Amino acid sequence: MDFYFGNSPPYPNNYAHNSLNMALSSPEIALSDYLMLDDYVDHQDSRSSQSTESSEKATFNDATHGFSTGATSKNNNINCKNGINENKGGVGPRIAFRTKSELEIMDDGYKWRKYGKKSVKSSPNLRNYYKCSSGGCSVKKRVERDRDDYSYVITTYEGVHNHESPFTTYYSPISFVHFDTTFK
DNA sequence: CGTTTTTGACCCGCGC
DNA sequence: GCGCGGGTCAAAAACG
Repeated sequence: MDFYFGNSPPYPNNYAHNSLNMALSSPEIALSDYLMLDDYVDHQDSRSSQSTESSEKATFNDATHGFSTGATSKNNNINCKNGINENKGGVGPRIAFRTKSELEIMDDGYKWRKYGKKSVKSSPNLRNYYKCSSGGCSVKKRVERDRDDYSYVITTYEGVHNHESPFTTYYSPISFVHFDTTFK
């Protein structure tokens, strides 16, 4: 599990921090894993990103759940196909969390507006689509239950907020943890 | 009464 | 071109 304390996360985002915050503040939620979808390239220049999208490597740290790798890459369900919106301003990084939780709606500090719900082929579970409800911010997230283990919830974030979390923690209740919720 | 959810329709890329 | 899978729109309903 790679969470970063202090203010130098490896990636210019604060998802880990928020999720950690969430996990710490919700006793019934045990954070299990997170992954970085490494097909993301922060330069639009790489045209290859399109052709390699289907081969994105998305693996959980424990590597025990074939969430979307290898054999099933054809219907890789975390791969958002994207041609979608990346063009409009670039989506930014995608990162997925796998969280053991009974609740699928978790407060990560941002306000989200649900804009879609879909059943996906490879899973009996529904996938929910959310968009950040802050004006001008097009960060999206999608939430679905792990098809293998129903007690896990998979949350995928896409993009970078252009604003601070309304829930920004300037002072953490846990003194040694600094949540750096700003970036860029 | 403004905001969010619901839900089917619509759209788009891709493989055949 | 068509169908499928998956993502988004949008109108109406629900919510507070």
